[in-house]
Amino acid sequence: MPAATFRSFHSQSHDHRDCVAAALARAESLCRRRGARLTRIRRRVLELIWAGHRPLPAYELLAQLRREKHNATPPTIYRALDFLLAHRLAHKIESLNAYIGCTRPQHDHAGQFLICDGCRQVAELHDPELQRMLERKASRAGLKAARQTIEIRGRCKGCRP
Amino acid sequence: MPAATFRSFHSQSHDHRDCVAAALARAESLCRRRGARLTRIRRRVLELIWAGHRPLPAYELLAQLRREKHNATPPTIYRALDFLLAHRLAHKIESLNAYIGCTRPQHDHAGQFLICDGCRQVAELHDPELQRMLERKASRAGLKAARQTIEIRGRCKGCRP
DNA sequence: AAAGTAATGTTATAGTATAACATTGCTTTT
DNA sequence: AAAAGCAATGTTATACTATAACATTACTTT
Repeated sequence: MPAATFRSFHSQSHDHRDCVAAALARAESLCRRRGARLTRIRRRVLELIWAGHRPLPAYELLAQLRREKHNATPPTIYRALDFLLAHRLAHKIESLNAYIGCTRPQHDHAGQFLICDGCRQVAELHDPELQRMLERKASRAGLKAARQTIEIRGRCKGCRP
Repeated sequence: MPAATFRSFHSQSHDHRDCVAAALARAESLCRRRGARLTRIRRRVLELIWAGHRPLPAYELLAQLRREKHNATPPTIYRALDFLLAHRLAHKIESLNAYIGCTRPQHDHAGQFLICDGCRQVAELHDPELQRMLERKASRAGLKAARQTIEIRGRCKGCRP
C-alpha cells in the first residue's frame, strides 16, 4: 500500500510570497516543456490564484485583474482559467465555484480536496490509493472513470470549538 | 469489511412510473415519520426530479413546473430543492449543477455518484467503507469531515466505442 | 377567534459562465 | 520580408444559476 501524500493546512506564518513564486516557477517550467504558452494574462491569473491562497471565485479574480487591466471581461478570466485547468495548474472546487492553485501540476491526478468551512483554507490530497479505489468501484459498476471530484468539507483544528 | 452497495446503471427497459411512484411513497412515509411537510409543490418537484431520471438543472425543473403552475419563479424551485436536500430526498450533483433523486433517503450517507458523460445517467453508490476511509484521511490531515462530495465522471458500458 | 409560525408569492438582483464575431499578434512558410 | 495560418485576446451580448427582501397566505396551536 503506497503512502498517501498530502499537504496539511497552512500555518499562519508560512511565507506566501515564496509559495507563490515557487508555484509560478513550476508553471513556467512545465509550460516550457509542454510547449504551452503561459502568456502574461494566464500567468497573472495564476499568480492571483496563488496569492489568495484560498479558493477564489472567478469574478473575484476578474475584479483583481481589472485593477491593472481595465478592459478585462469575464471571457478574459474564463479563458485563462480554461488554460490553467487544462494544464492542471489550477483546479476548480465544484462545491464552492472557486479556483485554487494545484500543488503538484506535474503529476496526473484527480483533485482531492479537504476544505475548512471556517477559515476557507484548502488542503489538496494526492492519494493514488484513493484514486485507484474509486476507479475500481466505478469499474465494477460498469463505468470507466475519466474524472473524479472529491471534496471533503468540514472544520480544521483551528476552527473547532 | 462491509459490502459496498450500489445500484447499477438503469436498463433501458425498467419501468419509470413504478420507480417514481416508489420514490414518492418512500418520501411520504419518511416525511410523515419526521413531521416534515411534503407540500404539493415539494412533492411535485420531487416527482419531476424522479421522472427525469437523470440529473436535472433547477431551471429545467422550473420550466416543467411552470407548465402547470404559471406563477412559479426561481425561489419556488429553490425552496423546494432546499427542503428536498435537507431531508436527503434529493442530491445536488455539484459538477453538473443539477439535481437527482436519492435512492436511499432513509439512510444518513454522503452522496457518491457515478456519472456517465454519454447518456447522462447516474448511479448512486452507498459505500460506507469509502465514506469512512475519506473521513479517516481527512481526520489525519486535521479536518473533521461534515460533508463529502464524491462524483466520478466517465462512460458507462453502453456509451463506450 | 387570535396569535404565531411555516410556506408561498413577488420583485429585484447577485453571481457564474459561455456564444459569437472582431481584432491582434505570434510563427511558420514562401 | 511578406503572406498565410493559427492562437490569443478584445468586445458585446446573453444564458444560466441562485439568493435577498418583503408581502401574503395558510396551517397549527392556544
